[in-house]
Amino acid sequence: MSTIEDVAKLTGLSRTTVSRVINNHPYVSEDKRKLVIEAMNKLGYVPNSSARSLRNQKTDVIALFVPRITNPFFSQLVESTEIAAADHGYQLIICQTRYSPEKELNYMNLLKTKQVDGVILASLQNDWEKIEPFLDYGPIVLCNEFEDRANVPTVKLDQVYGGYIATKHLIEQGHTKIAYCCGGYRSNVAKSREIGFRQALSEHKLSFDERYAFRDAFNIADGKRVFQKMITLPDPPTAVFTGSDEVAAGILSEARKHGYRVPEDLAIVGFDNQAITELMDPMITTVHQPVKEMAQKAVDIIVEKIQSRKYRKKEIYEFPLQLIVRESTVSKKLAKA
Amino acid sequence: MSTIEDVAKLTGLSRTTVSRVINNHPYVSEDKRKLVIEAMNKLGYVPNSSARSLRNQKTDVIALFVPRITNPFFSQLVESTEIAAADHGYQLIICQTRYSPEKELNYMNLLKTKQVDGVILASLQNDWEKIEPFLDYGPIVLCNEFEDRANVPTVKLDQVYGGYIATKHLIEQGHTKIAYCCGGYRSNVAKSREIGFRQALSEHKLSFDERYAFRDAFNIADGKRVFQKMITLPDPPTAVFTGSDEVAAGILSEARKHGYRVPEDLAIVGFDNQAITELMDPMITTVHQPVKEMAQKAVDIIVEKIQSRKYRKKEIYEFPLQLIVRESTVSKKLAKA
DNA sequence: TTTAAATATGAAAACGTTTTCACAAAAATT
DNA sequence: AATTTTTGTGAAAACGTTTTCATATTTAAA
Repeated sequence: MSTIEDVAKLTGLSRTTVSRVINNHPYVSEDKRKLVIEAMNKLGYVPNSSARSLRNQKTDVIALFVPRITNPFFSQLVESTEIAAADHGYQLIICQTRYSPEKELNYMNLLKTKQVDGVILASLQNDWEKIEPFLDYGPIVLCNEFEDRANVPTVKLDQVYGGYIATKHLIEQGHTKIAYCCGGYRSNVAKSREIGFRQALSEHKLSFDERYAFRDAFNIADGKRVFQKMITLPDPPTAVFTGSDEVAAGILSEARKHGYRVPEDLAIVGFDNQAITELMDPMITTVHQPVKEMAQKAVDIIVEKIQSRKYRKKEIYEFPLQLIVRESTVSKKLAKA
Repeated sequence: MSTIEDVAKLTGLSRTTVSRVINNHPYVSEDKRKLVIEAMNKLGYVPNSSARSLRNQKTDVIALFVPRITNPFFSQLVESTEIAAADHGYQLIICQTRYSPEKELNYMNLLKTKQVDGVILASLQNDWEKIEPFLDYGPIVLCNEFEDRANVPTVKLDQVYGGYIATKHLIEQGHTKIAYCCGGYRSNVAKSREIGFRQALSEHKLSFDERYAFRDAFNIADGKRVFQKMITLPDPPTAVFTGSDEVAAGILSEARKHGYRVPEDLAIVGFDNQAITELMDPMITTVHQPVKEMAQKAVDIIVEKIQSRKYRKKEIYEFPLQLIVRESTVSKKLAKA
């Protein structure tokens, strides 16, 4: 466990010169530079991160907040963010809030204690007023999730449009009884999708039926549960818009089990364009989200904000969504015709 | 950005006493303690992590190495590890090696630079000789992946047994032409499964057919590709053992597309017991891996080793695997009978 | 009472860097 | 040849903690 002092001693030089070599500063003669590098190799010396962080007042670490990493959308986001961060020389710390405001707030202390240089929030469980004060300690960037009151850079997707095109597509297939099945009361992502959903309905003179609304569906099991509930309704829907491909897959598998034909008896549209949409039979119509691009942008921005130290400003970067039509909404005969 | 010095000044006490309050040391009078806590709240003071790490020679951060986080097996592992680490007061840094030895080696420097207190390797891309020297700088624990030459604690699953029971099950269904389809030449996990696979074969006087062996299948697309290849063989297999549920699902979906009946024309067994196995039609027979327990144990151990500083010792902790029989290997009629 | 032990506090050193400042030598400009 | 500029180097301060040591006071034991 050698220190810079050991290298200095071995070379007969000062800590300063060794430090200059490490950091590629100018004004070090070629022979001393070589001497130092040699000594560093010999000792297996490598600078101590904590000391560096303390002195430089930065850690080169970013925290990424997600609710759960096993949600495929978020694991994709984590993967892309990690790669983008590494490209910028940053390490990524993963914070799983598990939808708990307390956990989220607790993890925010990473910023306060200066363990990370910045935070990317891909999930927001607290009122913004609780998060805001942490801006005193470093930049916060919203990614995917968003919030009107937040005066910070935000990278998001056009969720209203996503809800709109998916619903419009269902309406165009002739459906009038369309269920809405998303997750998250708090999330503005879900809220926006509902706005788009409602917009498509009203544009076609259809009204939103609260009996068809399920707002607590996140995963496969939820999808299954929702299907069970749906079919007990007096006048069950013939189509369902969902907030994730997992929920869609859950509904689809349960529908199949009950002898429902998809899309003939029930049309289903997912969200996220995960691998599973192409595995299911029928393949699931979904909305593609450019996760990689979004993650990349979020990292670019937080890196920039860490450097510029000016991050109390709202800047919105929005990426488009795209409907991917597959078999779960269009009967095969029609599709081929 | 207040420091301990600010708190000291505000209270008229010394840094020492403030530090004692922060760290719950004895011998601080109750009134001073209250005074300090009050001042800390007033200033919004919170101790600086870097300074603490430097002084305490520990960071309370662990690194977890995985090839790719989007692989559901690994995202499950990451989730469980993160939770277990948090329970112990540790933060988790995610390192995606993307199957690259260089990236892996590069990430190992986190240990050398003391940015993390220990490393959990759930993936191993380098020869152990390359990793071994890093033991000078902190504990390394193998988790899931393993290596004979590694003199470190290892938490693993009985992969030989996993390969064995899955294959035996296929043989018991009457299959004699069984394909082997796993990923990773380097990985001992894959090698062990192949040993179990061969063992089951030879116990039933069947011989391993190299033409039926595919050793580069990791994901859904690979599964699809393998199916295509398989059916072009002169005497194609009637069953296939795979190294992951994604590969199995890929094969299954492609088989369906080609009009193959599963399991009648082709029986398929997966590995991991991911959610997808219950979504596919037919549902996929698979091998359950106790990921959570394994992750938990790995964290327990690394935390212990960080404290005890004695970690150059081989200790093997092995968890059992379990065959989950579903429809992709047993025809429905038979299953109900 | 005297002495020993327990309690309470602070000054200063230490953790391992980077940077500021000072200064000297060499090179370039007058 | 005198002066300025560029190049090369080191001592010491700074980053913000925790801990060691010293010391003073209070309490308990003799």
